[in-house]
Amino acid sequence: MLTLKVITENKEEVIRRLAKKRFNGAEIIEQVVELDAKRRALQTTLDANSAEMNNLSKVIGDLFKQGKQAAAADAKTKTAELKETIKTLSVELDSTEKKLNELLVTIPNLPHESVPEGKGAEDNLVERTGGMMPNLPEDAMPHWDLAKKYDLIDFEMGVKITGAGFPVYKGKGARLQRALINFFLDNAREAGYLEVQPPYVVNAASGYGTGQLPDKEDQMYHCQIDDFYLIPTAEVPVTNMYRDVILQESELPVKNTAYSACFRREAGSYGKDVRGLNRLHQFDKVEIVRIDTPEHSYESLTEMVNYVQTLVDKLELPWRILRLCGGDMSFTSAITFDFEVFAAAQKRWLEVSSVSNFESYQANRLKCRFKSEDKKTQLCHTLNGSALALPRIVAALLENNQTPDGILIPKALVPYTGFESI
RNA sequence: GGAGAGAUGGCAGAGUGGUCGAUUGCGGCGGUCUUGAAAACCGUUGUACCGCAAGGUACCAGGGGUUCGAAUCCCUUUCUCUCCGCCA
Repeated sequence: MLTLKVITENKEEVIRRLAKKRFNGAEIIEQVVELDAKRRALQTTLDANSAEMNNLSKVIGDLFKQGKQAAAADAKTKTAELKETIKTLSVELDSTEKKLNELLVTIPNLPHESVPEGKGAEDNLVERTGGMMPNLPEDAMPHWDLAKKYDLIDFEMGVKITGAGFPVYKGKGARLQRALINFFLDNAREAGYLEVQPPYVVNAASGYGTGQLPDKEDQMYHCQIDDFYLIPTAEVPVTNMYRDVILQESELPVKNTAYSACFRREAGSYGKDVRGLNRLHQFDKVEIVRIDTPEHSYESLTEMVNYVQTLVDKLELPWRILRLCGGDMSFTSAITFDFEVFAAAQKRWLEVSSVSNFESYQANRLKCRFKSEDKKTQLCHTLNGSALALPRIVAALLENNQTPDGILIPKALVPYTGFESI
């Protein structure tokens, strides 16, 4: 969430910048400013009353020690009223802070100045493109047909044992998954990311920390008996490692990478979007996460985008990078670059990565801070990106590399698969 | 799952109703000494909120209660450890 300081000190600017995200903040910002003023006034009077109470208690203690029972009893009667006042004030302060917090979590992050205006996906800017478009015959097969032809993925089996969106990978299909995971992790490690293996289920506090809760609750699978959530991305457990942590500036930037299975309910999806591997309830992804200083975070963002580009280049896929417009960006992001690869049989661009800088928005809720060289404690910036999500990469690889003699594996991946074609 | 013990500052570990935001040790930071380092010695060392400031307030796992006053007493939740059971 945004910090109160930012909101109260730059009210007009905040409202203006929120508009780019198509969020009308005029009214809510006004409420926040009012509640904050109320909160401060309450805090001041509450503190004064508490101070008086503390003094009085000390006095009573002293009187008892000196054996002046009557005077002590007399002083005691005064505390009753104070006690009542303190109770009232702190209840009011609590409810004010709660209301304030409830408002704050409904305000999205401010988009970076370089984020383009726009309503939706059609307004995203193509930042750059690369890779070679394959020349496929007209009867080229989409990946779900190829998966069946070569017996790589059994969607029906997944339906039988779980439900739609939980495919079973088999034979070279399964080995390709394993190869891609190792390929991505090895590349990340070589780029300086520390590999971690996090839990796939998290508690509610972690869900709140990265912002999945409370608003995206229905997108996560929930184990009600234990109140655990299946992670929709490794971002959740990995970023939460830094919840309530004060890092030293010298430790930054923190660079972590993690493979995990990801679980998403994808409520409301339908049609061609969910065909084959295009959208699943369970999929594999390697994630990269960075924690950085405000001064350096945009440099980190550029490094992350460039890093992801090396992956799609090595996989010899046609790709493009989109700079998302204000209307298409996520709630918590300040700036996002999407990577898409072209699946040549479907003739569609498929999103395979999303690289974002959250600035201090996520860190504020996480209470992830760092101590700078001059001993000041301030909020970190957090960033993350997919590097990469597997299913759509597999879809593009299968479709683009199909030949009459089988499906060719990109050279960089062959040491990982152990086979050159399917 | 059953029985018991526990949760205190970066770590270890005192503290069982007021003088405790908290003894002490280690670690960290600054200094003295030294060519430099170590050792020794001296000093310093949590977070948040309110306040122009002086200063004040809150925090001893979380929540509630008793009391003029709670790290300390009571209730409760969560977690950890030990033993037993089960088990990859």
